[in-house]
Amino acid sequence: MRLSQLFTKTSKTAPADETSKNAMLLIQAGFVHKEMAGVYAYLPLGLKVVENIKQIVREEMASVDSNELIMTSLQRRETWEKTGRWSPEVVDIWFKTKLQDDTELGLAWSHEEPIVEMLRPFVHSYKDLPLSLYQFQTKLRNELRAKSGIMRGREFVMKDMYSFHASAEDLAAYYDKTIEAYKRVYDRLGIGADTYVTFASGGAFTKFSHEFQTICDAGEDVIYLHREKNIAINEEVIDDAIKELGIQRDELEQVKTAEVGNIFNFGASKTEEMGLKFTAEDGTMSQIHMGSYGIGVTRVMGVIAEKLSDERGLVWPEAVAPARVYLARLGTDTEVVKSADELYDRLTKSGVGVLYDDRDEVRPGEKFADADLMGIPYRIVISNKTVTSNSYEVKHRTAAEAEHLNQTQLDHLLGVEA
RNA sequence: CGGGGAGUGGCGCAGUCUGGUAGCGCACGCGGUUUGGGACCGCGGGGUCGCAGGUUCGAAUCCUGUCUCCCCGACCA
Repeated sequence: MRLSQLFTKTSKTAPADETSKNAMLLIQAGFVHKEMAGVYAYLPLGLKVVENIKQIVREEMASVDSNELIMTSLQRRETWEKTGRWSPEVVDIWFKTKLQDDTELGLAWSHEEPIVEMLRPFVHSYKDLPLSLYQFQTKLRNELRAKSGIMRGREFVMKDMYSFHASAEDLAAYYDKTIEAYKRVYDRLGIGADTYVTFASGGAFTKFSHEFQTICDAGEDVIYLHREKNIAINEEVIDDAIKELGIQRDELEQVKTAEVGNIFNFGASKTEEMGLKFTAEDGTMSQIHMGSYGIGVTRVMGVIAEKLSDERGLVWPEAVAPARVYLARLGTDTEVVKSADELYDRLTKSGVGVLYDDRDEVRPGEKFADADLMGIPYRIVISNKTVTSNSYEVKHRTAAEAEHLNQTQLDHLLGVEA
């Protein structure tokens, strides 16, 4: 991507009406645009980050044999009435609307009920189970108060996965497998070391559900942590959990966290309410066991922005950065332009994402400042100096000094095949 | 929904108390000098002060209502 073609601009100043770090940086760097409180548009650079996160999640969901689909944002009232969750007393974050003939509709805040309904024509036999499906969907929730930038919006992207099983044992095994897949997701996103599988309030079937909580000052949750035993407990279930686990409260450290994922064992309660059953091997009608697994994609993006940024701006891990390389061309001398254009083409063809700062009118200092603000992992400078010395000036976003590499060394650094 | 703060060119702000029809920096356009950590000089375009009423000869400024944004709280399947 050439910066001369990018319509967004960075700003010298952070927006005055934002106080959360993720919103300030993402807006200042031109990654997102706030449409209204809790509602953000994802601009080209921001969308790259979202897509990179989604790709990692996709790969890990594939590792637990889940298939991707996409359900609808408009939902039927009747579907939700089956479990009583159409009622505003039960679910207070509904956005609702009407067709022109006055038929009431709901705007998707979750797809738990609709997916059970959707499976009715497909799941009849034990041979159809187990089954796991997931999607990336924009969830719409009429929150009383949006806050913390993109970390708590009224409109946000969520990966939601649902699994269906012939037995509680099979669901339990899959649930455990999913926990491992989720851990790999957060590791790959660069926040694994600070992310804990946390006991949280359960449901109809199990004593606890599990949340994935990442240590983050901008988070809304408080958990109690035992680092050596790797135990984490949401404060909302602290008393029960201590009893259950046989540990003392004073062994635990209290930390502020953001919930980046949640997995939930419904048992057979949801499918029973919805009337979805299957015929077992012995010919009897049996209950389907269901699990629900979420990852807040855009919230994770906010958490990464919060945790990994510094005084100069964003600092993306390579796996999610909008590009791996920020190629800064200094000046417009023919040889410099030629060298920079060639490197851009070569890296791009090798599959290295490059943000090419080919702007003629922008001075060096501004290019460096933008590279830092945007948080691109590697900055490569092409100038008269580098053309003369036949080298590339390379600096990692987190490094203090640049180093000069020849082409072989650069290719090695970026993993480019010669 | 309760409490607090704030709405003035694209962005950041001053002006409001002590009414006299709008100013600064950045950004933008043109010309010139510059060119390795957000350059400099000159010229120029762009807002009627969130919105609606009211008071007044006259309102960004005073009064009333209303909308929006941020923060704290409540809420969070």
